[in-house]
Amino acid sequence: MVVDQLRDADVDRLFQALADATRRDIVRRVTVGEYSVSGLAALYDMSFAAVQKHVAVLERASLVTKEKRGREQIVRGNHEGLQKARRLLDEYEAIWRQRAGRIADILAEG
Amino acid sequence: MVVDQLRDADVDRLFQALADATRRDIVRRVTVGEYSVSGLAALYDMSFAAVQKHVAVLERASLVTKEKRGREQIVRGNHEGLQKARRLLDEYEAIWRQRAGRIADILAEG
DNA sequence: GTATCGTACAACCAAATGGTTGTAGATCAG
DNA sequence: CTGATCTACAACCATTTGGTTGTACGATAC
Repeated sequence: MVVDQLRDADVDRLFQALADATRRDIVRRVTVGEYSVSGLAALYDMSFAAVQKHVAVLERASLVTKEKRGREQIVRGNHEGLQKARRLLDEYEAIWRQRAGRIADILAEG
Repeated sequence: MVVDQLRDADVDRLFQALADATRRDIVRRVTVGEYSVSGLAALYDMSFAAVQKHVAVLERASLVTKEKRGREQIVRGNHEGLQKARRLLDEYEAIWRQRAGRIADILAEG
């Protein structure tokens, strides 16, 4: 079986991006306020380049946007990625509810 | 900054587990019905051992459970992991809503 | 009892990941 | 103009990941 292809790669990138504590922290911070990449880098015990890579991963996953302002690159939260992830998990939750419904039906008719 | 540690590793595992199309497909299937590991393996174009590893990753993330029945290992969906992931993303959504609230306040007072 | 089935697990491999340092180009401050 | 700052990106490295094959062992079928 080949699962879906095009869409799957996006979803992979999305959850992959969320699977790192530093990246999740970045997402929270830039949702509340604006940060430059170096402003973010100052917060963590790792190199600027490492943080830069994390931001790039988040950007490709649509969890964050970057906008050039002078020599700085301003990072902001991107609601799109988060909404997509939530919708995905909602679909899974719906499968659970269907299952619960079927079980209830069986109990009712039995 | 060190983000949180103990809890973070769990969350990492959870989203990491979701960041693979085959594993997401397994989650959907075993939520609807029961499958043995070899029953699952028959569905995908990869070795039994590969599927076995995917199931192990999902089990460690609390997205599925395994139960021995005779010589088979029955895999079922585990709601716990999904709920945890959804709650996590709900927290992020809450940050967006707080932000929207602050912006509305500023507009109202201005 | 013996062959088969389902599973576990080790060893191995290529590719991806998360980090580093170093270099170079814009932009800003003085 | 010059120097400092912010960013981009390449090269490199160790570890993890996702896959493979092979071996071993308990449970089942005949």
